[in-house]
Amino acid sequence: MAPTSNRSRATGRVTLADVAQLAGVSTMTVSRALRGERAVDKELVTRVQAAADQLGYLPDPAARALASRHSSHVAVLIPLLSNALFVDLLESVQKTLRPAGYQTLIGITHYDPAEEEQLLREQLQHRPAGLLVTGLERSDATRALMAQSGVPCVHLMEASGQPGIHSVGFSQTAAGAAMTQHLLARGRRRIAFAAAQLDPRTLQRLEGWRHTLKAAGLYDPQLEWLNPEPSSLYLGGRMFEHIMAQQPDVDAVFFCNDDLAQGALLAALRLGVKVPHQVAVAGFNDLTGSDQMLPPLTTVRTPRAEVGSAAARMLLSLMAHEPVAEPCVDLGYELVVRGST
Amino acid sequence: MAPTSNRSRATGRVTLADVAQLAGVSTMTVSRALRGERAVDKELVTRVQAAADQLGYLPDPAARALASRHSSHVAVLIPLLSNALFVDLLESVQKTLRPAGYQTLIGITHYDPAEEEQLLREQLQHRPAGLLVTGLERSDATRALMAQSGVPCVHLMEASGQPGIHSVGFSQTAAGAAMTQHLLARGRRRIAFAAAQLDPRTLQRLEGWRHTLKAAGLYDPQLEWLNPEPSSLYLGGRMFEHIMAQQPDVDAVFFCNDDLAQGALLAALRLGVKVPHQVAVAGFNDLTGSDQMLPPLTTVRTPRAEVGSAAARMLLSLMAHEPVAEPCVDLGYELVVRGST
DNA sequence: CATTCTTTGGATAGCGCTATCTTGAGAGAA
DNA sequence: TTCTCTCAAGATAGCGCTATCCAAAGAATG
Repeated sequence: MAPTSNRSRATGRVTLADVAQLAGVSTMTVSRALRGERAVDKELVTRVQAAADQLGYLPDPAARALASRHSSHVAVLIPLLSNALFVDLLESVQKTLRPAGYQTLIGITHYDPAEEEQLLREQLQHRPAGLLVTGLERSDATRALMAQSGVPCVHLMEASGQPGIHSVGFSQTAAGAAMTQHLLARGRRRIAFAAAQLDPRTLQRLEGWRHTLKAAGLYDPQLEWLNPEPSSLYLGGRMFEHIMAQQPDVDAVFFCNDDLAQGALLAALRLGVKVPHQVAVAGFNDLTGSDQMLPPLTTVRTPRAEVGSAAARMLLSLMAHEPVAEPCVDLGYELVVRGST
Repeated sequence: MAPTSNRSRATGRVTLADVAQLAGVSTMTVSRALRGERAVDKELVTRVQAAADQLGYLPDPAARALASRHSSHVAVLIPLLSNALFVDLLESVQKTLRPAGYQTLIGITHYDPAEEEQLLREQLQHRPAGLLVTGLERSDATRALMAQSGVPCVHLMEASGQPGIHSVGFSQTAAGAAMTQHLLARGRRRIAFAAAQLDPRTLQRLEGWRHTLKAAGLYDPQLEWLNPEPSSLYLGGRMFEHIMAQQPDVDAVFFCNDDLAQGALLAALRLGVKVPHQVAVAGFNDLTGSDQMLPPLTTVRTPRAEVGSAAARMLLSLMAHEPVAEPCVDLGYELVVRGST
C-alpha cells in the first residue's frame, strides 16, 4: 500500500493535497501539472506525475465541476434507442469521448420537443462541458436554453448550411432523391413513399422523393403514405398490405426506414406478393438483418458510426477551444442495391 | 424577472443563499426544507418553497455531490445496446429513476469483464448514489470494487438466492427448461440448442435445456451448437444451415435469442426447409418482429420492462436507506407459443 | 420547581478542486 | 548598475452546497 497523508487517511480518498505533499510542491502546481495547463517546469511535471501515480490519485469530478463551473459530462439527446441507428451513433460517440475523459449523459426525447426541452433543462443543471443533439429542428425554448447556456454543441445526422451551427451528417433529402432515382432507373413508375414517425429527417427524405418524382412528371399525392405511429416491423407489414390492397398499380414502395421495409417484405411473403417482380421494396439506413431478408433489401447505408465519431471529435475541439476546420461536415451516404429492387 | 440578490447577480446563478435571504431563514434551513430532511416547521417549509419557486432555484448537483459525498447519478452497467432486451430494460429504469431526480450513467461492457471493471472504476469516481448491474457473474476485482465503494446495488435479469445480494429477474434455467419441455410436448425428440455470445444467462438457459433433455433420456452433446461470436440474424441463419446440413435428423432448434431464431427462419425460407413441419424453431426474449416472422416465432417473453422498473424502485429504497421487503424478486417469464413450433 | 430530555433552527467548517492575484527571480532594457 | 518586464510557482479565496456541532426553547420527569 502506498503511504498516505493524514488528510487522505481521514477521508479515505487521495486528494491533490496528498500528491502536492509527496511531490513537495503546492496543490496549484499539481493541478496545473496534471491538467497540462499553463507552463510548468518539465522536471516538476514528471515529479508530480510520479507522485500521483504512486498514490493512485484520481481527481474528483464533483470538486472539479464546482470549482471550474463545468463538469466532465457531455449531454447527448437522441430520439430513441429502439432504432438501431441511434444505438450505433451512441456507441461511436462514447468510443471517442470516453478516452478523452468525458462521461456521456444520455437523454431519450421520444421525438417529443417538450421532452427534449425538459431533458435539456435537467442536463444543463449538471453543467455539461458539451452537447450533442439530433437534427436541427427544435422548439424555440430549447434553442434559447442552448444558446444561453453557452455550452458548445454539435448537431447530428443532418448537414446544416447555417453559419455558427456545428453539424455532422449528410443530406437526407439527397439520399431520399437518390433512392427514388434508383427506382426510376429500374423502370418503376408508380413509386409510393411510406413513412412512419414523421420526424424531420423522414420528412426530408420525403421531400427528396417528391422532388424527384415531380421532376420525372410521376408525382401523385396518392402515393404518399404517412403514418405518425412509431416505426416497427408490424407497422411496415400493415402499411404494405394497405398499399397493395388500395393501389394495386404501385410498382415500388420506398420505406423511410428499414424496419418498415423488413416488415413489408415479410408481409409480401405472407401475401404471396412477388418482390421485386410485382413490386420493388426499398428501405433506409441498412439496419441489421436487411441483408438477410428474402429477397435482401435494397437500402441506403447511412454513416452513423462515422457521424458519431466525427461529431465527438468536433465537440472535443470545441470544448478545448480549438479552432474547428469545417463546422459543417457532410459524410454522404451509400446506395446499397440488393434483390428487393 | 424575479428580484435577485447581489450574490446571484454576480454569478448568474440562483443559490441557496438567495432563497434563504428571501425566505428570511438560514441556508441550512432552506437545504433541509427543500430536501425534506429532518423536521422543519411546516410553515417555514412552505415559505422556503415559495421563495425557491419565485427565484427559480435549482440545486447544483456538483456542489451537492461535493458536500454530501454522493452524486445524483445512478451507474448502470449493461452488456450491449444492440440487443433490444437491454434497450427495453434501460428505458424502464430511466422512467423510474428520472422522476426521482436521478441521472443514469450508462456503461456498455460488451460482455467483457475487464471492460466492466474499467467502467465501474470510472463511474465510481463520480460517486454514484446507486448501481445497477446485469447478472451476478463478474470478476473478483469488480466485486471488490463494488463492495468497498459501499454504493447500494441491484442486480438485473437473474434471481439470486444469495443473502445480502439484491436482485430482480427470473430463473433463466427454468425458462430454458420450460421451452425444452414445450418442444418435447410437441413430440420433438432431437432438440438442438443453438447459442451465440455465450454469456452467463445464455449458459443458464443451456443448463435448463440440458437438464430437461437428460431427464427425458434424449440428451446428446452433439446437439449443442455453441458459438462465441456476437448474436445476429446473420449468424442465426448460418448456424441453422450448419445444423441442417450436418444433423438432418434434428427436429427442433432452440435458439438462445430471438435474433438468431429470426435469422434461422429466414434461412429456412431460403433453403426451402419447412418450419415447423420438418423442424421446429424456438427463440428467447420475444423481441420486436418475432411475431411478424413466417411462421411467427415461438419464444419466451421475458419481463425486462418490469425488471427495470422493479429494480429501479428497489434501488430507490436502498438509496433512501429504507427497508427492502424482498431482496430477491423473481418476476417469471411467459412461454409464447406461435407457428414455428 | 429544578432537572433532564427532546426538539428545531442556525453558525461553522469544510467537501476537493481551480480562478485569480501575488510574489520572487531571472532576463532584458536604459 | 538600476529599473522594468516576464513568467513560473505559490498563497488565497472561493465554487454552492451539507455534515455537524451548538444553543435555545419547550416538553417531560421527579
